[in-house]
Amino acid sequence: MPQEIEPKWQAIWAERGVMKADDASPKPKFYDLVMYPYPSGDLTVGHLRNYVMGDVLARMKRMQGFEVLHPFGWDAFGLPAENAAMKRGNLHPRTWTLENIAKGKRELKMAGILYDWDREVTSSEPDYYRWTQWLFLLMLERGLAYRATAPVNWCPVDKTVLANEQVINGRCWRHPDVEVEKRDLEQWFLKITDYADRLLDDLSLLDKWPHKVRVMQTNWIGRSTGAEVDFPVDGLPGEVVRIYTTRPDTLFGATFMVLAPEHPLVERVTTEKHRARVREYVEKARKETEIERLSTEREKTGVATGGFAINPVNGEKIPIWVADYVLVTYGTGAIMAVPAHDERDFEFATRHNLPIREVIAPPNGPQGLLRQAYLGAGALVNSGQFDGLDSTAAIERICDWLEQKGMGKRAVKYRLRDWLISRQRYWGAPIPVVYCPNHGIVPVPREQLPVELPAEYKPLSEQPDWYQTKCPIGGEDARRETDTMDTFIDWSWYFLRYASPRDETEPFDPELANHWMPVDQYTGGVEHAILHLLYSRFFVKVLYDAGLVAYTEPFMRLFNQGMVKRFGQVMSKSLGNGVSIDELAGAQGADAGRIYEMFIGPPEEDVEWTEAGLNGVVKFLQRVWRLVLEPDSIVPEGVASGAKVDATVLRRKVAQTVGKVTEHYDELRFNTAVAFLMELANTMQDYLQTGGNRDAEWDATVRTLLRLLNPLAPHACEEMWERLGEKGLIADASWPEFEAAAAAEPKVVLVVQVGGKLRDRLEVDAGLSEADAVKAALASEKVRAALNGRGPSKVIYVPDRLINLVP
RNA sequence: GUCGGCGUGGCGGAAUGGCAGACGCGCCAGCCUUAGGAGCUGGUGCCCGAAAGGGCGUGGAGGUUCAAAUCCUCUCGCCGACACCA
Repeated sequence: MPQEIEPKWQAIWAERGVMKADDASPKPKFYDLVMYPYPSGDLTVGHLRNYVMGDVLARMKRMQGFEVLHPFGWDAFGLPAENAAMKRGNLHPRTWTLENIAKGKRELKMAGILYDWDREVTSSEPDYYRWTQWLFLLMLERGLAYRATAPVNWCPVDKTVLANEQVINGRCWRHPDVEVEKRDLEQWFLKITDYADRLLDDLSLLDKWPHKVRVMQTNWIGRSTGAEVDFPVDGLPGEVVRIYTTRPDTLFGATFMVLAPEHPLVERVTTEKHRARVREYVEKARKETEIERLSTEREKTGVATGGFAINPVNGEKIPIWVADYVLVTYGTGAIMAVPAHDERDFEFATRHNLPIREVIAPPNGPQGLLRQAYLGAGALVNSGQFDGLDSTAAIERICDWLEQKGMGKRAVKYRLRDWLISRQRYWGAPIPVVYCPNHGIVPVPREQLPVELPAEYKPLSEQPDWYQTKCPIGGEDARRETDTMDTFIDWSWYFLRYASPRDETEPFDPELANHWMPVDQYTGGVEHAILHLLYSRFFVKVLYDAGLVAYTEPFMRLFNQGMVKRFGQVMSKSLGNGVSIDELAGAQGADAGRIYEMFIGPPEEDVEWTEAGLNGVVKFLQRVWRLVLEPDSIVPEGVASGAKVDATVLRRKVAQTVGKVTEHYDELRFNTAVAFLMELANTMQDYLQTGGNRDAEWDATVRTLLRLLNPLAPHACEEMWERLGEKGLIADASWPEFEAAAAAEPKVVLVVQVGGKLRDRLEVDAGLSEADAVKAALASEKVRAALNGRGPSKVIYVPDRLINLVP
């Protein structure tokens, strides 16, 4: 009857404040964080999976004597609220958001997940975004927030700009079928690139993060080393085309140059004869979408400018081209093309009949005519005084030489771009600055925060009553910034706010934040591998530099759970394949659902939700119920059968299970933890069925099983605990101690191999010496037969596991 | 294309150099039952065999090792990220 007992215990936990975190507790702290969700209002058992993981860990850690911080909140700004408001006419995004939050909260409670709700944060409420704005001002003060005009990504559906991280294959991250457009707009950026090296280097501190996420961040930052080299423009004294290359060793192989269509020098280097064609090409390139331009499938187009540059290493005159395969946003927006040793340049040269000169010889000597670009290392050829040098050494020598002559210098480049944070939306935190005709960009003074959103839902730029203001410095008429911030700014510090969620004087209390932080376990979807996780790392480093936090990385251990699918698709209400928490709680119960979510498969893998699987878990819970409360129903009337389990065997199994389950919960290997609990229940059943006594030791065993199972099935365990006559809550009970001595097996099965093939299994005393093991093995008929008279010439003995006799 | 991950019974999966298939689902046989979508017992990788027993087996091919699902090389398939970053 989960429908009766589950609400009962949920009420009791809430009333007793079971998961309240005490800032002043002397216990060691454990910060257990799950990514705060967008309150979309369609919570299914699929969304529940990572919250159950967090809850299991929180409940165990509490029982183990940790002061656990297990908070929850809402990423409440964002477009779905605006879309819902637009669709439903007079509905305000805030109303919609708060309704969904209430719904979500109810369902989480229904699933038995315990949070310290006193610390709940909602990013769209003024008492939160006031501090989001405060942190923006901090960035501004520290020179990390700036306005710039740049070609930015524009989503025509959401009618707002997007950060690079929010553009996926040239399409909007929220609309996989909508291509982003490029628009030249003046926008706010955060200088995350100033932190590129630290963001990269500190990844090495995150050894408890998934390898995959670290690789993705490394690639996203995309650090490369090389050189910037100036190529003087022929006939324009003083004018140079500066290029960036990672292969200074191939400088002598440059046979032409390429400028990006948007490169500022295009007009200058173009000759009259070529001007019309170049202009036409540049126009066309501008109009093309990112997807068209970035497609590697497409043949490389480009036009000659008629201008020439001088290769500084050999004085050679080489033509300057314009082509859209060179990006204005990376490096210097211009390249030297070395077709012999770069695939893209090779393709372009072949297509446009440009010369190809080999300057790096593969190990077996120069190839002469190249059929494809040679990208590897080798000896330099056709490279003047550098001939014969190995390419690796040549990079250094040529860089030295360039620096000496003042023609170039070593340089480091990143793929990472500054973070564009302006959004042309209503439902976000307003950027707290004022534009004054006399004082320019004026930050809103901190004591005037929050800059609250106007009550009416309408674009801010259409609300003069709101944006018309006075300059905070001179008092003259001024205009507020009407853009709001990317919601990933809200995301970048919410985990700090949980430390002092009602603080009215600062975003977070540094002392409390230093007490609880860093997060010990962070659980959430892999979709944030770059976005949120990179931005938050950046924020924390800035806060560290500002002396506000004492650590440089926010999340010590990260786990990405897999998604729950049904009928092969990710569960969702809109697809109609979702199982709601109400349905689950009303049928098999939240406890069964919780265990099933953990048992269904490896936590990091996507899994398929099936009724049959859920039923298996229901049976397990019922079996535990009977073992604990109705043991008579398990003892058969007739003869005892099954494996004989005596008190000693059971005692050992209990001790082993305590060790295994604790370890596997800690490592988030919940599927195997459940399997161990099932094994223990099976052994307990065998014990009863083969004549085991229900003595004091049995009573202790039952209580151990319940405590181990409690994090997974807390309602049922509380109920059984109470019915056993225990006074306090099992949630407050202590975690069973692992006793290694009790878990040790006195007898072990020793596998006997002959020449690596299994020939016999012997039950022997644990800790047998090698000599005795050999003796025992040779006493076996089967082993002697396999040896067939050939005495073992070699013995490999792995104590308590295996002996291998090699003939 | 580059990088990363994965590939094990009818199914979900377990085992990280040492007994392949824990645990669960499903299935088969039996018991119990007025009934069973309940409970209990036994069985269940494949092949040969009445059995005892034997052989084969972790996508495929090779290798290292006394010993490989696990490590290495190549290859096929699937998934994910990035995708003209010079």
